[in-house]
Amino acid sequence: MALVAPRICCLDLDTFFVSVERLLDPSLQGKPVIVGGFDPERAKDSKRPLRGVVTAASYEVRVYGVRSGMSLTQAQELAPHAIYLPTRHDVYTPYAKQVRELAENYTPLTQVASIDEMFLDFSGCERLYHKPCDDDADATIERVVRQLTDEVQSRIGLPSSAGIATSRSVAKVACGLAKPRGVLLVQGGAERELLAPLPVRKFPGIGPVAERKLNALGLMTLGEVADADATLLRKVFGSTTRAIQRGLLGMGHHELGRERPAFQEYDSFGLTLGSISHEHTFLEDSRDPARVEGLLCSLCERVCWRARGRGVKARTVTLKLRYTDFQTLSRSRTIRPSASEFEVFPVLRQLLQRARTRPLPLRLIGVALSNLGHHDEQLELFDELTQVHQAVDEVRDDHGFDALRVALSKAKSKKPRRTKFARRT
DNA sequence: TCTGGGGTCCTAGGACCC
DNA sequence: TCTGGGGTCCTAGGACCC
Repeated sequence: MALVAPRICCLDLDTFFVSVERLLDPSLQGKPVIVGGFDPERAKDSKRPLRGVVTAASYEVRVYGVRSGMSLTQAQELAPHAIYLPTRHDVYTPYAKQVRELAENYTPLTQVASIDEMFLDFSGCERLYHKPCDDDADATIERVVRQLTDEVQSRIGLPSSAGIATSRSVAKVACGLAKPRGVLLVQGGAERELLAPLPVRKFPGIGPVAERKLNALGLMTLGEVADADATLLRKVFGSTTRAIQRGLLGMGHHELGRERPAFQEYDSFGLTLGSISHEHTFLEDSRDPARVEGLLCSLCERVCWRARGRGVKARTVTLKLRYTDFQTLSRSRTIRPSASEFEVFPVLRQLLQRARTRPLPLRLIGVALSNLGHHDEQLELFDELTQVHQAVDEVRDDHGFDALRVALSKAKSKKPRRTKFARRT
């Protein structure tokens, strides 16, 4: 059987959030920097430990064992001297967009996987890029990908790494091995050898739960999983066993978009049409109904505002609760398509009543809109509710979400008689 | 060392319809 | 009236990713 050529490239920005912060403040260069999800202003007043986690850690701070996903409390114990910065998604997004646009000049077949990661398919591009200096077609692709990462650095100022392989999964693993600022090409047929010594967790799709189960079966490395009996593995992976094992042998699908079902639709801002959600963990667990309802209201307004900004309405509303003992539950309901807090909030209140069966304090509240669809604004131009939303959204689009708070907590009917607004000072 | 926030996808049972 | 099977929607929960 002829070997498949490695033409799938995974491009990942190294410590992306930290790199952007350094672009904006060069004095952070070479220093231990941690970007984490917390509000320094609120944290200052709290005597409790911080509740956020590390979103991005510079290589200077990884030396001390700090990793992304780790709690900030733990990070502070390991690296008290590090510089802690809050996560600023809106600041990073334009940089991610620049990288995407640059990468799209290289091949028309690209897929965005996350804010700092994308896949490129170079199938059929070998002759287009070939130069006499290249030993073979693989060398051509490797050289072109190096040129891409160099260009991301020189034009945008961001360090990146890339992995090239015959499938998405292996390209992603290779990219991880290439970091920082590296490019690694895995030749067709060499996949198994590359993966075999790695811990099981390194393969995309194997998370903490599968890792625990595999380790309990005595399987510690990807090589051991590749060799394991499929009947045994079915206890861990169920129906995806065959796909995982084939992937480990380098026999995964050799085109983009096949290893995972089709990607969600992306709008012009690179956002998916799938769902919109917001959740918040209290600085201190609370059972105060006024606080709980106040947060629920604010989360509801946020998701509805974002849905209107995208011109979509939701058919499914979901409430998520996490109790102080970490028990997490969700309650959802199908509604007439809506992006109005005046319609969504009463539903959320009912869901809250239904879900709040334990007297324990709450740790987290979340709100999600899903089953999203585009709606026809023309039909609603003169609708009273639409006009209210337009007025509110105009202020918020100019001055940010927090510029206005809508007094919603008394909203019980679908269309309130009177709407009160309070402008924040 | 108690565990964020924004997502996607998958599974599974029950309701309902044909 | 009884029985069965397939398809689809709704709801809840969970794994995984960055």
